[in-house]
Amino acid sequence: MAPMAKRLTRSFFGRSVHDVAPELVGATLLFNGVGGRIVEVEAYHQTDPAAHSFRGPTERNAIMFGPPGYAYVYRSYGIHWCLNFVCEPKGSASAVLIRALEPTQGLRAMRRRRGMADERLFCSGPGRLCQALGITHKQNGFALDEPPFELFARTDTVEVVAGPRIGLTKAADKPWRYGQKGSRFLSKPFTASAKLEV
DNA sequence: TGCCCGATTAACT
DNA sequence: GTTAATCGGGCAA
Repeated sequence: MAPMAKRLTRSFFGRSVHDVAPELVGATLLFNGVGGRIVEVEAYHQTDPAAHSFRGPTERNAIMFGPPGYAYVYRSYGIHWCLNFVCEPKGSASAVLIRALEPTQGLRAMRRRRGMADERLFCSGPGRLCQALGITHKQNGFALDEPPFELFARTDTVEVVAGPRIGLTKAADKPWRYGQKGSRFLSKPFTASAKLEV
């Protein structure tokens, strides 16, 4: 993490999920001091058939219908945990799925939790990064601008690439997956994709 | 109530 | 390439 990085607050998240998602690439996410640089995210809007909020509120997705700047954590395939940042004004029920980090802080803790030595496999996937950081359903509804979470804006220029989201059957054609071009820590590589200049 | 599928991962063949 | 692990939601009956 670069020094003098600006902390991300509520107002950062209270905008269109399609604006917030690409801006999160290059930001730093820490949980209890463990984490790294966000290199891959996906955007989910309430009007998107692939979003958990598409069919309305349930017990699981209730946090998505609340105010922006909070963590929505859900169980995936009955096994893993996945971390999202709630965006847009309250009730819009839109969120950004955090899919991969480049580990920078707390490598020892991540190695222990993941049970493997290869740093590229610590946080390269939504389930993997939650395991590495120790995030579970207990963090559902936590504020992102308060401990144990810390979020810092990127301080450098990043080449962001966009492509189809991973593992979907609905709205699989929408290019709402964003990643840092050339990163070794992506959950999957991007093919020749549109490049956004940021 | 029962059945199928899913914003996944690791360990197989 | 395939498959098991395992649970909440959606929908049919």
